[in-house]
Amino acid sequence: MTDLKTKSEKTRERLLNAAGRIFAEKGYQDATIAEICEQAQANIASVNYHFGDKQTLYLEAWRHAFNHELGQHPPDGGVPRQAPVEQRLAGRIKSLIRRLADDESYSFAIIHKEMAQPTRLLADILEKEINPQRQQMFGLLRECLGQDASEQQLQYCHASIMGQCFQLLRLKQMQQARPLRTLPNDMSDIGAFAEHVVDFSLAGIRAIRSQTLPKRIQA
Amino acid sequence: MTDLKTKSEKTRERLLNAAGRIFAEKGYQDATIAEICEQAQANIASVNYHFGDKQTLYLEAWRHAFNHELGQHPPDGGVPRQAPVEQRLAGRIKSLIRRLADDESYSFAIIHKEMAQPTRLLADILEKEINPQRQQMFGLLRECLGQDASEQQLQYCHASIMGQCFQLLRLKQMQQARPLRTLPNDMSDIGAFAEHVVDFSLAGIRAIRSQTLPKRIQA
DNA sequence: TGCTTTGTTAAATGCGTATTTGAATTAGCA
DNA sequence: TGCTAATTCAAATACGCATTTAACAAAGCA
Repeated sequence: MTDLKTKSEKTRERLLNAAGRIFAEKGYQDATIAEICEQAQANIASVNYHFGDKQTLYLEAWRHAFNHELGQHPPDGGVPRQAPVEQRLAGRIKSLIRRLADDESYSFAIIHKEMAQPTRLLADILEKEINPQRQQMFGLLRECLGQDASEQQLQYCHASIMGQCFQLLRLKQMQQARPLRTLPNDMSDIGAFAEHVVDFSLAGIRAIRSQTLPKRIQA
Repeated sequence: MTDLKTKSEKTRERLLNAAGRIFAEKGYQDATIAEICEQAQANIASVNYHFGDKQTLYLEAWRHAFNHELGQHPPDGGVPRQAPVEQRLAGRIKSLIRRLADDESYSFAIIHKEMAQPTRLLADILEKEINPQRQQMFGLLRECLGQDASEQQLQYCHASIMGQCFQLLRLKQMQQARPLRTLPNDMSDIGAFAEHVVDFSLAGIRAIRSQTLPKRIQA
């Protein structure tokens, strides 16, 4: 250390940040090393020097973004553990949506791209990092749906919620791709949309729950 | 005509079909002309001869797929116009999901890719073709939500429904990308999932509706 | 039958981009 | 200060892939 290390860290870090932004914006294939280096104010060979190749940069950039964002957006949305389940689920949904809407949060935007066009490069790391959060969500859902809910109902409800959340990314992307046409999808008020998704989803969950409960109650 | 024409149509059509499949599977960028021609059993120069370039092939392939699928999946899901609104909305949702789940239906898979990574090539044609269906969906939603629903509530509900539908594509893609790991998202029973989305969404819509109605009723 | 148009083919060509190279520069340290 | 290792840089190199070319084949038509 330290000047040498910090200096080298600087370029490396600038590359990671630029890579996160560009990969999130364009996906793995469409992002070029040249553009990343340009934005990072680094020479084109620096990627090879610091990361070896584009694939590794992709991986490292995702990890870097993901870890960095963990501090910004606590997954529980700040709702205390003692709160009622639905409230905790609501907190989770809102936190997720805020993160998806955050232009500085690259990791989920990259996941979004990765889901649409899997490079398989992130498969392992992604599953390892995302699964815990997923399991927590499943836990909350299980509580909300009641003991009689089937595994399938659980997965379907999870899909319903995540689908709504990711829809935000789709609309964001479409909006910036299309200059000024019809279809004025207004997603500027993220808070309002988050509230909507919570209301919509909780109503959906209660409906599914009440479909399965009666069998037990009526017995 | 006729032998010459049919012969030429054959190659052209094989190219369109193969292109639809490959573009749906890999997206514009990742799909290669070589692979498309290989699957179409056509020479690599045939794309240039019949379509001029890759972009035009992309466009024509989408149009071809979209028109071809219109016959397979009637947008109203076969529900008569006289049926109650919620039933018609349910029919629409189910029809859309069946189409998204259909491995032979390429147009929506391509849209899905296009939404995640816009090439802007389809922007015009897509809007022209999709907007009518979108407007119909909006009409049904307006009826379901009641007169007092705001434009924003309408858009949000639409986003909720479409998000859930497209989630199916994401899960399908992830599944075929990941060999055999955890996260056993079972989307094999499409009918069951469609029913779920309908139940979930109608409950959500009713909840949103009852949020806005009381103001009028209580007055 | 010859002539023209339409389609097909294998082999270039050209371009964009990831990767490599080797020299030049800078930092750490004696 | 001089020496070594780490880092940066401009310029090659390599390679995949869209596009082009020009020869070839088949089909329609006289």
